[in-house]
Amino acid sequence: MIPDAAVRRHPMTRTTTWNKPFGRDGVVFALNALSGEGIIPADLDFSRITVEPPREQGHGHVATNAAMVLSKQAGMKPRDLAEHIAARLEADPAVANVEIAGPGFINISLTDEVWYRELADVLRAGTAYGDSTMGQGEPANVEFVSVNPTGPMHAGHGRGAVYGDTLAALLEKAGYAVTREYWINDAGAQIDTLSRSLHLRYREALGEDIGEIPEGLYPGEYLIPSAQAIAKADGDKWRGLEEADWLGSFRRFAIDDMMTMIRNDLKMIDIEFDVFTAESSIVETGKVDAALDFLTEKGLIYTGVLEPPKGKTPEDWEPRPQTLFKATEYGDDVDRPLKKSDGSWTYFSTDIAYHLDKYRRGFKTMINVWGADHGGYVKRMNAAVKALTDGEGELDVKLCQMVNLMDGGKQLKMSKRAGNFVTIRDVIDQVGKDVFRFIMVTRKNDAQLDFDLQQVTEQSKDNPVFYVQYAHARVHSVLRHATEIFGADALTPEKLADAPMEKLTDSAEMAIIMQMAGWPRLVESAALAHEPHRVAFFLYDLAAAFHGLWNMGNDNTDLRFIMADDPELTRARMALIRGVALVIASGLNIFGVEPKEEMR
RNA sequence: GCGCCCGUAGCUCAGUUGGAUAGAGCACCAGAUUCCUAAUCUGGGGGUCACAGGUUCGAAUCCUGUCGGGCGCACCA
Repeated sequence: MIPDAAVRRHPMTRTTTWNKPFGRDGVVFALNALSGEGIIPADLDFSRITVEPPREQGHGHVATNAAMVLSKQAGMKPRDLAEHIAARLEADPAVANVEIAGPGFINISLTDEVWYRELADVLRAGTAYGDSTMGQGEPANVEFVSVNPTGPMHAGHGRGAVYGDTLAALLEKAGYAVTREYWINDAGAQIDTLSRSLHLRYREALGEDIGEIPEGLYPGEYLIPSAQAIAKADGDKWRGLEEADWLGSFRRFAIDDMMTMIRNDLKMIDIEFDVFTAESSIVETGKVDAALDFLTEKGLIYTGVLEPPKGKTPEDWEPRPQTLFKATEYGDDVDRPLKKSDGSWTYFSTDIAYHLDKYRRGFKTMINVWGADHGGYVKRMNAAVKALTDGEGELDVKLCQMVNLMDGGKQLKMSKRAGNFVTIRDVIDQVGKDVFRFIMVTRKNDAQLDFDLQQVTEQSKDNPVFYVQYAHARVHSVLRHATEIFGADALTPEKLADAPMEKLTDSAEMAIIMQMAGWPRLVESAALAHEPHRVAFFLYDLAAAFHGLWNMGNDNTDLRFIMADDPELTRARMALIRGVALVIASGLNIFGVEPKEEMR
C-alpha cells in the first residue's frame, strides 16, 4: 500500500491541510499557493473541481480533475498544469505520493496517518460520524404518506411512508432542519362517501339488516368499530334524520377515526409527524381565495376553454369555459382548471394554497412524496410553486413506484375493490418493523420493488437486512469475547480511540478504513440527491467488506481480530471493527432500524 | 395522440450527478472446507450500457430522434 519510508517522512505531528481524506481542502490549498506565486491566475473558478476516490484501485486514494478543469482558464495544457499542482501537493505532509495520469488526472496517495486519524475520528464521534453541516440548518419540508383518510394503509403505502421518513432523517443528518408533514385530504367528495358508508354501518350496529353494501360505498369492515362506538355513545339519535343533518357529523367521526387508525399504523413502523395540515383548514381559513387572488394579481388566471386531449377524448367531453391557471408559462403542457363545473375549487386549487402556505411558513425546500400514479400532476405543481414563489421555492416531487408483494416467489394479488388488500399491519406482523423499513429503501424510489415475505425473513446472505445487521452483531460478539480476555477496562471507547492504529498494516484493514471514511461523503451526496437507497448499498458493501475480513481469519490466523498474546494489536483491531459497527449503526439510525448486538 | 418514469451480465439491481479498463448479489462452472470467532470460503466465464446521431479532452450519465416497457391524460383526490 504505502511504503513505510513515506510514513516516516511525514510524521503526524506536522500540520496538514487534509483534515478529511476526501475533502477538497488539500487541493484548494495547493491551487491557492500556485496563484500566490503567480503561476496561475488569481480568480479561477474552482466549482467544477472534484476530489474523489477513483473507481480504479492503483489510481491512488483520491483523484482530482483540477488540471483538466482549469487548463482553459489558466491558459495551460492540462498535463503542464498538473505538474505544477503535483509539485505543490508533494509538499503536503499528508500526501505520500502523487502521480499524473491519463489526460491530466492527479492521483494522490495519502499517508497511513491520515487514515489512522480518520478511524480515531470515527471512534470519537460514534454514531454521529457522518453528521454534516451541509444543510446549514435550512428548513426543509418533507410531505409524505398523505393517504386519504378513507381506510387503513395497505402495504404499498408503506413504501412512501418509509421513503419519506428515511429521507427526512437523512436530511437531518446532513444538517437541514426538517419538518415531517402530513396532508389530510378531508375536503373532497370521497369523504362524503366515507361518511355515508359509516352511517350505513351505524344502522347495522343498531341492529338493522343492511344487506349488501351498495355500489359506490366503501365495503371494508374497518368502519364497523367506529359505527359501533357511535351507536353505543349516541344510541339511535342519528337514525331517522335527513342526510343533511348527519352528514357533517359523520364526516368528522369518520375522519377522526380513520386518522387515528392511520397514525397507529404508522406508529408500528416508528413514523411520527411534526405537522398535520388538513385541507379543510386551508379552505375554511380563506387561504384558497387568498392564494388565487395572489395569482390573479400576477395575471396568471383567466377564463378559457381547453382542447380535449388528443387520441383519448372522454365520452362526456363538452367544451366549456373554465377558470384556468397559466401553467404553460411555467413549463406545463396545458393550463390547468381551478374550479369544477359546480363552482367549487378543484383539488389543484387547494394544493396551490397549501404550497403557498408551506412557503410562507418558511420552507424554500419542499419535498413531496407521491405514488407513481400521480406522476401526471407533477408539472402543474412545479409550475404553481414557481409562480407562487417567484422561483424562490424549490419543490422536488419524488414518485414512489409500486411494491410487488410476494410470498415465496408467488405474487400476492391485491384488490381494493374486493377488500382483500394486504394492510401494512399484516405485513409488519409477519416480518417486523426493521425488515420492513430496510427493504423499502433498498431500491431507487422510481423503480419497482419486489418484496418477498419469505425472503426478507431468511437468515442468509441473500437477505440484505440480515447481512447488515449480522455484521453489526458480529462486531459486538467479538468485542464481548475480547472483553472476557482482556477485561472491560482495556476496551473502553476512549482506549479504542487511542489505540495504536499503526498496527493495522494489512491492505484489507486499510481498505476498510477507507471505506468507512467514505461515509460522510455518501451522506452528503445521498441527501443532495434525495436518494436514501444509496445508504442501503453503502451499508451492504461495508458489511460485505467486514465479513470478508472475518473470513480471512479462517485461513490466516494472524489476521484474526483477537490475538490473545498481543493486547496492543488486538486493541487496534477492536478499534477497527468497532468503527465498522459505529458506521453501520450510524446508517441504520437513518433508516430507523435497530442495530442489533445479538442476532438470537 | 401527448406528457412523465424506465431500458446496464441469463435474473434482480448499483454506478460517487461528465472521469480512467462499467460493478455487486443470485444463477452457472471449477476448486477448498466438518475447523475455528457465529449463519461456508476462494477463483472463473459472462456486456455494442436498447438503437442511431450530437455536445467535449472524456458519455451508461447531458441533448435530439427511433424502438420497447410502466404510469398518467377537463371537471376525481
